[in-house]
Amino acid sequence: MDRGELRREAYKLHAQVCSLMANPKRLEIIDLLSQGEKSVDELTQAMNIPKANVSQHLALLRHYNIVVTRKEGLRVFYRIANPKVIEACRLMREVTLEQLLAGERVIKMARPPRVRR
Amino acid sequence: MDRGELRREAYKLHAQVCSLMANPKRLEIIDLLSQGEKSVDELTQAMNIPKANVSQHLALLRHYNIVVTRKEGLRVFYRIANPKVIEACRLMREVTLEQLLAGERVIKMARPPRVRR
DNA sequence: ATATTAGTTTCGAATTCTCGAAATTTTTAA
DNA sequence: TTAAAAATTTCGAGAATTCGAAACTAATAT
Repeated sequence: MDRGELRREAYKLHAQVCSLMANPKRLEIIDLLSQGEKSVDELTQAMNIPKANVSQHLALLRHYNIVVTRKEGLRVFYRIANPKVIEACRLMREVTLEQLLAGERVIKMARPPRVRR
Repeated sequence: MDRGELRREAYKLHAQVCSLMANPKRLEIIDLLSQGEKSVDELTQAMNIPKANVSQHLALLRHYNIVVTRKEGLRVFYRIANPKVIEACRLMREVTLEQLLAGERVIKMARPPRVRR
């Protein structure tokens, strides 16, 4: 494997990890867990989607060690394993908000109506 | 539109912006541009892929204001518009490297679980 | 043992993403 | 005007992702 190959493989893995953030529900899970550990049920209730779907997303996050679990009786509690992910999500949220402002959609909505008198 | 709807829309947009990082070639572009502005040709040569493909990725990044352009004769120079993206990429690369170092299941980690095919 | 609760896994249809190929635009030079 | 170089756009086939539905496992209680 030459140097270019290795570099390409590294970017591929990097992209795979980044793709964990590229989904609204996983972002919501990361957000919820950044406030502290939660069971699958708690996440499911907060998100209002099928538990199986929550579990699917958690399996993905678990596989990349973004989250870790703690079992207590019937319940499984999840928490964020690496706070850098939270920070990266926060940065990207800021970028997103700035993107909205650049599109000036928000400004238009935020401007109060002009009242004639 | 109730509160939950708005929140969901916000996560959707957030995910769209994050998905810009979820591709090896775009990560490479971001990396190259983080070292300073470059023309499409320079990027193409550095990446060793078809120029049309580079241009397609750049169009996406442009659309979300992640990069901006400067035209000079025949050439178009691109640069990163928001340094927060660079920082987010750097954090995620660290997360990726920590993954590699953490487990000796490196080979398995290179392939995600079969959630679907 | 049976039931119940919490969570996971599998399957597959629908959707979305990627990238090669070809056509097109834009600018400069001959 | 024609040509060439740089970059972009469009189209579509193949690949990857998402998520509902259903089946499944694991722990606990009756």
